[in-house]
Amino acid sequence: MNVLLIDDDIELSELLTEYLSSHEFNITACHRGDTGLEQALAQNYDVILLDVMLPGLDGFEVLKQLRQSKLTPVIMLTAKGEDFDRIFGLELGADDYLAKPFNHRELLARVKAITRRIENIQQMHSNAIIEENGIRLTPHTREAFAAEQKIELTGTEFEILFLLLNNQGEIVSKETISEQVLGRKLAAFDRSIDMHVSNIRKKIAEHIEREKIKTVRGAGYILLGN
Amino acid sequence: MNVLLIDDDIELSELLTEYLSSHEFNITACHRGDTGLEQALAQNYDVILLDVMLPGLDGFEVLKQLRQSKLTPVIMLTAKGEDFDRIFGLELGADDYLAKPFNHRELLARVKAITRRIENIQQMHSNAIIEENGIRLTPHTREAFAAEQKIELTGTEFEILFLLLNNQGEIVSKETISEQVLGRKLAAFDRSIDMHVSNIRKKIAEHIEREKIKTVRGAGYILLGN
DNA sequence: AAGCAATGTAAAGGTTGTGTAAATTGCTTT
DNA sequence: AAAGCAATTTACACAACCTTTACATTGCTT
Repeated sequence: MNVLLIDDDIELSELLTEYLSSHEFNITACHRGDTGLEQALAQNYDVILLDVMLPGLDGFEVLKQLRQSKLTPVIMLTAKGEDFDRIFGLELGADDYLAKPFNHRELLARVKAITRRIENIQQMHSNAIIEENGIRLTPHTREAFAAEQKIELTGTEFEILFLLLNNQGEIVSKETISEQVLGRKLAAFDRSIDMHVSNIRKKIAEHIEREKIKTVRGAGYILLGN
Repeated sequence: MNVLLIDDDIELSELLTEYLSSHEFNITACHRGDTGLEQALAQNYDVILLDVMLPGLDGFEVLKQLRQSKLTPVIMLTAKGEDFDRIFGLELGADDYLAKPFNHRELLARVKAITRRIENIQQMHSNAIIEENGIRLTPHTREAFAAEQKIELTGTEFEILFLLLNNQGEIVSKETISEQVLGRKLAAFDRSIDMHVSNIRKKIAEHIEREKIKTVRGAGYILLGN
């Protein structure tokens, strides 16, 4: 996975480069907004870490210009005390925010969350057929079958079921589902995943008797094996 | 385990460093609030021991600023006579408090309580399978088996059994269970752990004759070996 | 043996998380 | 604009769970 780091703090950049490299990421570092944007446009990075305060071109401007031609995921790094409302208000299409000073592990977790999403999406576009005990999904045509019977799923429903199927036998938390499928953090009182799961169950139940998706109270959902 | 000690009493710091080091902790000591905060942010410590009265930046301020980016567990050290209500009122997110002068063993116990909690949580998220004389737990699916038969445990029951299993053959006090599993200090007349244990026993007993969890009156519970 | 504190546990109580119908919002298509 | 569809929010019912209460029992001390 290739990461572009755009931050004028050279010391921090070196630290992060070392840290992320040790976790199997390839880091390229730029210390100016303008050169960073150039780099971001020239190559296809998997994730961009973008500081807000930058010489040459500020982070918002970099993001804005980048978005005119690329959808590369961006994590914004904001210096302590900068106005968060303003950042959120701008809604320029950053994928995540992290306030400085931040925990290295925290950053790693966020970067990983995004790269996992990318892997998931890539798999969605592959033409592999995922089949597991009565449920079959073909990502490239986005068709779903339960007990050989076709079921009509919406895009989100398909992706949730896909995620559960790919983690068959493991608990998948709502936080994970929200971040991987909906692309946002799970907010308090957000019931939309419950609804999607409810709808998926309903559609599966038309063809399969036994409950496939089990609720693990307080932890998430799990697709049962046989 | 790495411990950061922030205390301006140099003599005490040396004593504590020596003491904790002999119990397999790695100690870093700072004697000012500002440098201590810097250090706390720069590294990932497992526990921070934080004096309240400090030159540079007081303990509360250090904690407050630390919490903006890190969740490192903090034990506050308060000099005799300082206002405890105020401390509790501030609720800045300290994990524990200890009034000076304190017993070294007392401190060690608190530090260990916290580090054990960290280890426990890490283990809960691993996909190791814990098995011990007829009881098997798989944390990632949250499944429990007694004599190869599946038993349905609630989240809390699972965690208590997990804790007992991880300390198999050792007495685990109710205080420990309460702090590690329920995340709170054991209050007087709190019977809820008794209830959970009672329920766990009931579920195990459906498949295993011999009592597995033994009560040690006045001390806690112990998971028996063969 | 009496007395007391700790423990066992059934049952009741209260809280929180989840299921789902229905309404609303947001977006795309016509 | 209107219609259509998916996603989300709202609202309420329900179930699972944790805790408390109350009383029975056990084990230790005097």
